[in-house]
Amino acid sequence: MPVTKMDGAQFLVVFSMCGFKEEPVQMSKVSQQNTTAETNGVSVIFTQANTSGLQQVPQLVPVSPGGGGKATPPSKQGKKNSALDRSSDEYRQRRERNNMAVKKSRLKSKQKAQDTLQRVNQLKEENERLEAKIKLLTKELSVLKDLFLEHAHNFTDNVQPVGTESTSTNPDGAGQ
Amino acid sequence: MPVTKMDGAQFLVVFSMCGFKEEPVQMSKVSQQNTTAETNGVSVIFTQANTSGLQQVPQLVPVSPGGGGKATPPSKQGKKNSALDRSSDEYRQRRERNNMAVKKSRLKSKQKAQDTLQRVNQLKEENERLEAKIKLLTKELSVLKDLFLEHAHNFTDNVQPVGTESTSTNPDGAGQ
DNA sequence: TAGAATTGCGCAATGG
DNA sequence: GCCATTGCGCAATTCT
Repeated sequence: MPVTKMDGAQFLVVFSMCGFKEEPVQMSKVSQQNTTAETNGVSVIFTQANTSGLQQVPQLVPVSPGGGGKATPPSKQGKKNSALDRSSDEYRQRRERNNMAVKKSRLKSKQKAQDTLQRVNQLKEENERLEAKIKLLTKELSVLKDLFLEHAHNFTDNVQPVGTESTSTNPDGAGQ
Repeated sequence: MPVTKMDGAQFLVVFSMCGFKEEPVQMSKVSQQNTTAETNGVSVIFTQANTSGLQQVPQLVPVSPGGGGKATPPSKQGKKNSALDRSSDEYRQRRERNNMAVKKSRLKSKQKAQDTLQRVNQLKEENERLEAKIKLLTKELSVLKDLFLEHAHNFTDNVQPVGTESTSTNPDGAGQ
């Protein structure tokens, strides 16, 4: 399935397959303006917020639900905070890397699930093969046993009554 | 795959495999708004923003970009819009229901994956059982055959005229 | 402590 | 219209 988008919307998708690390070459720039729409959205929001008269308040966002004490801690703009500042490059890069990792991880997960399904099929086939072999061996064994019974006297009496031919019936259920 | 798009949307997909230096074609425009994530991001932002104390005006979210015919079409607050109005009850209820469905679906999915893994184990055990049985049957057969060979003369020398029989030695190529 | 990998979660598009 | 799926990004956690 495809994806979808919206009317008139322009979409840009960047798949960076290889380098997970540095790759995002200059994503900074990209994201700067867009890339992930979120940034976009964010910027929009920010803009609006500012427009509302709010200054840089939106900087640190209290992401955590319950009441994360993390966000909006003291009030320093140290390196630490830059990581929480949604408008910072560091934040953006961090998100970008995580998004890649997430994609990678999910892909891996799907692959594994698929492999497992395949494994099931392999095992099923193997099972059928084994069952067939068992069937064959069982039959073979049965024939041999019958043969034995048929000529049992040859072994016990050392042969003679040749003409008798006892019952060839298979008295015992050699089969399992 | 990945992305998608919709009506009239313009889509740009850039695959940066490793050494490609694609240029962010006018990302500026691209990101107008959109894509899932973006929209997502936007909404999230709104929420969080609010949390931050910012009073946003989340009303109608500019989901579709400039030309979006769907969102923010004319300017009526008909039922149609209520669905897009992130602050509307209908929207909220819809989201709520979907979130439930998503959870349910994911749970189901996980359950299935787990069942598959279990299936693999069952099959493995079954396989071992079968292999063991084959081993046993094979051995049994081997013993019987040896026994036959050991007394082969009984069949060939001592016994014979018996109807037709003797020939039945070696029933078949024990092979599989 | 940093960064990658996972995981739970919500949103939106789409399938049925 | 509704529920089920699916891709996606965010953030919290866990793993390295």
